Amino acid sequence: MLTIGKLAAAGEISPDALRYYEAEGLLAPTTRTASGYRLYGEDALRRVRFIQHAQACGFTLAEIRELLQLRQTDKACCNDVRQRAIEKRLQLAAKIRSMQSMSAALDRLIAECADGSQSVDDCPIMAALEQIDGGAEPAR
Amino acid sequence: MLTIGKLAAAGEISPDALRYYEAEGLLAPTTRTASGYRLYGEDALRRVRFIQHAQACGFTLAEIRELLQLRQTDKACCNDVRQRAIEKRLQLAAKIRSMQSMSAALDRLIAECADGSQSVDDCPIMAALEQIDGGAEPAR
DNA sequence: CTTGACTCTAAAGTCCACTCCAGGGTTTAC
DNA sequence: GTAAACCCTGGAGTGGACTTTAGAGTCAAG
Repeated sequence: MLTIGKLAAAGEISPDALRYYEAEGLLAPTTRTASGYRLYGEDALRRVRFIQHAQACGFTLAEIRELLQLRQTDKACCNDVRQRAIEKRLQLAAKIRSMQSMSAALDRLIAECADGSQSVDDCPIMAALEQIDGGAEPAR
Repeated sequence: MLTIGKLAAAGEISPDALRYYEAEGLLAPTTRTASGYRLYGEDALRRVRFIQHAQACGFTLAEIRELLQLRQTDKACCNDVRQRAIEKRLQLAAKIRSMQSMSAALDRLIAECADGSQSVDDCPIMAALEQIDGGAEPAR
């Protein structure tokens, strides 16, 4: 059994974050000592890694909690998990496109101002940012 | 001279947002009526568009305030603006890469589970998320 | 036996860009 | 003249994932 500090060290996370996960319903200690210290079993580390990897895939903690709850649901099958992964991939694609169009807009601004020795008042970048047609599509 | 409501309508933004910009030092009304109503000049609309376009390029309001302050600084030249644009493009590129690796991680998980009829306990996605090597690099 | 490292709780703070609210005053249209 | 539509201020709320703080109890080593 691991105390919160040991689990935190093993998972490279702060004890505070672990307590936060508990409050969010993602990871409860197996038991407590008589004095109230949290004690975690071996699977806690696997759970911590699960959370970290899912976060690295773009899932929020609320979504991760849902993924974990699928395990409790008898009728849920792997397809439910797969569907959530596919949806998240779509969300990521949309965000990536949005940021790519921001980057492309910056590309155009930077190119417009290849020689940057003018004063800020004459800067083509500043001017372009005031134009109606300049810039990227709004981010969502 | 425009009241806050007129400017808001022209800029397709809420009056609350305009008051927020004022509090953040991005856009002050030209003057006020005797009763305290904000009155904006014509350049206010150009300023609103500047803010919106810069946001669409990924700049935060704090960064936009800095861009605007460059105009007040005598010694600042267009290169300063250009440098900020280049730096922002770098930041965007980093975020895009991070999200692309998230998406690629999801690709692998989804492929691993082409047939999703198993129970969640045997789901290859759930299993992979618990492995040390699974997942993408952490987002920053 | 004491010092220092660890743990506990509950609540508040952080960042960002707003939105929403209450409780007023003002202006415009009919 | 009155109702609707507008405007004002200050402050609280939102979401997300924590961190920080304060005050207090607990445990291991020397």
